[in-house]
Amino acid sequence: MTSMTIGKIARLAGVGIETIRFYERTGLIDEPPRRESGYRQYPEETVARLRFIKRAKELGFTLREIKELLELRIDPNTTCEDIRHRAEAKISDIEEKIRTLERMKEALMKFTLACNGRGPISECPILEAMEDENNDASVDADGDTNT
Amino acid sequence: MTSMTIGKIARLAGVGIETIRFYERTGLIDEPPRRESGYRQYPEETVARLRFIKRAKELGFTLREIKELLELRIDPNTTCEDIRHRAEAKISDIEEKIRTLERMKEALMKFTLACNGRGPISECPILEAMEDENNDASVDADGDTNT
DNA sequence: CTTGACTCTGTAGTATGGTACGGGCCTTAT
DNA sequence: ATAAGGCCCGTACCATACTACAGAGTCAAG
Repeated sequence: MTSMTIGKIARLAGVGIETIRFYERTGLIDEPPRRESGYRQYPEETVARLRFIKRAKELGFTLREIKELLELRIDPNTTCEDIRHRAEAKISDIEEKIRTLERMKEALMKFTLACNGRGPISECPILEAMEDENNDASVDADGDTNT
Repeated sequence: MTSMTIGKIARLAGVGIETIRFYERTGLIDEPPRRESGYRQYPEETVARLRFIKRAKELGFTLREIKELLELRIDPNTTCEDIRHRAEAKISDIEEKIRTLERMKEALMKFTLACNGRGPISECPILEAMEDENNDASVDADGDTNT
């Protein structure tokens, strides 16, 4: 069986060495066996696991959620449906973020259209809109966007 | 002229006391004069400024960007156009984020549709898609979404 | 056998936007 | 006058996902 150093799996998976050690600390990947010298010796599967993490991150899952997915995956009682639920919940998360961003964009566009780009800032409708306490720039539906 | 304690302007502006001190530390609001006792004494305008910050945040500006807006606002050379450029740039930011989220959503939906919700996880198309190095879950156009 | 690349540990720092806490004065109302 | 609440400062902490660095040991090629 092949086993690789941390640098090698980092290269193969396309992540940094420090990232792998970080994932180990946070329990996303198992502690690998060590050589006598203390060097980590990774089995090939670790590369797949790192790639899984990377892909899940690209799909919008947080490391915490990815950890849960990985735990679900080894639990024999997990069904395909459980996984689908996670995916659907994440789709809802994403949709909510999109809606919030759309509301921000609409508000900004409204202000921007009102601004002809000329004149002093004392009359800038964009600044006025932000200063004015009585306009509906209230966009944060539930206070979670990106921050 | 009226002047208020930190607790009062916090209530009026709808932010926390600690937040105001944090904004002071980071230069978003000026250091106010103090009483003999050391108590901060805020002029009324500070409430408007805090509300401006709040609203700009809701529109998707970061504190750094808000600081820039506030600096632009006091610069006599700033034109309405400068402000409009900021707003337009922010609209572009937001659009980019939306696009990235849409791509994530599409990918997740594709996987989810392929999953009938039955069967063991060993055959779950969602997990398979994430494990497989050769599918196009590559969603991160430029690596900045929400993280 | 040497040298350069690699790996080890532990700690600290990055960015973002705050929040919390402790110990000690200050203010204000009763 | 006294008690409750407000405010002071400095520091540390929250989540998120890493990244950097120092100082020391290890490995492999030439």
